[in-house]
Amino acid sequence: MPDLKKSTVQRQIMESFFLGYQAFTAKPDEMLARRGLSRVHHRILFFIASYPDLSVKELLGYLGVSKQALNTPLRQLIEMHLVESRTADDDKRKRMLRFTAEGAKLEQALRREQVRLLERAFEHAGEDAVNGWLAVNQALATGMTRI
Amino acid sequence: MPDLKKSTVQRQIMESFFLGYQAFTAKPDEMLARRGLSRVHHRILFFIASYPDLSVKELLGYLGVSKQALNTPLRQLIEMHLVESRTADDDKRKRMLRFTAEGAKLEQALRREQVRLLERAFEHAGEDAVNGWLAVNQALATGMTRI
DNA sequence: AAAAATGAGTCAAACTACTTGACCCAAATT
DNA sequence: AATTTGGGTCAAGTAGTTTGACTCATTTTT
Repeated sequence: MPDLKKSTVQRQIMESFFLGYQAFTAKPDEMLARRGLSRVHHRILFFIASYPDLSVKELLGYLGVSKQALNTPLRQLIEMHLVESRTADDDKRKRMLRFTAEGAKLEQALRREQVRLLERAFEHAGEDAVNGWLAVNQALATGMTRI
Repeated sequence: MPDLKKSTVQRQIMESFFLGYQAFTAKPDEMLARRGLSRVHHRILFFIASYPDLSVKELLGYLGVSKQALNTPLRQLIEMHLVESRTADDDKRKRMLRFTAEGAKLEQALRREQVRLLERAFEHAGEDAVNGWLAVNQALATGMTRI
């Protein structure tokens, strides 16, 4: 266990977190760039994968951007036949977003590359390390909801 | 150890990595914003802290941006008396970048907040988890330099 | 000593991505 | 019937980035 009191140690830890996260997004970024897409498109694909048939408003909530900012990249995904927008049955104002077959394939390909990278790192670090890595990320992500 | 074959598990892991990293930068982003600064400025401060008296060219190498993109934020930091630019003794074309007292204080304050967050998460997850987290980040960051 | 290369900096044009504000339309809610 | 909501668009403004061209001082090469 490194000494968290030392500023050089602190910086090293922060740096490897940064570089690790950067490595994690590098491959998808490259694959998306080849199609003229970017980080935003990936995020859209991620949420559609996580919550199929989510509405535009829900998607906006997850992304935390203005609807004008979402407009262009989402329209591109629809025009490229990667995402489909269907009117909801219960409320005809809503549009449900889901993948086309091709869109699902792209999302899988992006995820596969990220998983591949994780697997390699996991294998290298060992099972216990993996569980620790997950636990700390979880703790950081949730803010450990203070009591 | 979660089953990395399941796509929902994969997405959850990716999500907590993303959210964890976001939480990690949220507090500094907020502190910087209060001074009219942003992520780029933080990265500049980080590298000056890691490599005191580094040259502009070296900084550009670390940041991976054009010198025109660096120009504005770096000038701002200098004008705000957070960073000092001194002519190098050995080569008078070079500018050595270092903190002013105030700049060092800001960098410390930003780092302190990030360390505080990490400490809380580390404490929550336990020592073994911390070592695992570090090991996996390290592996991801280095790409485990294939032999 | 002259010529070439380098480090730092600037100006300009183009592009991308984002914001807020003002609308429109159709459908749902009150 | 009036208001609100979900989705979409247009417009103007801002921020941040890029490439290209150029200056200046200094160092390196020839």
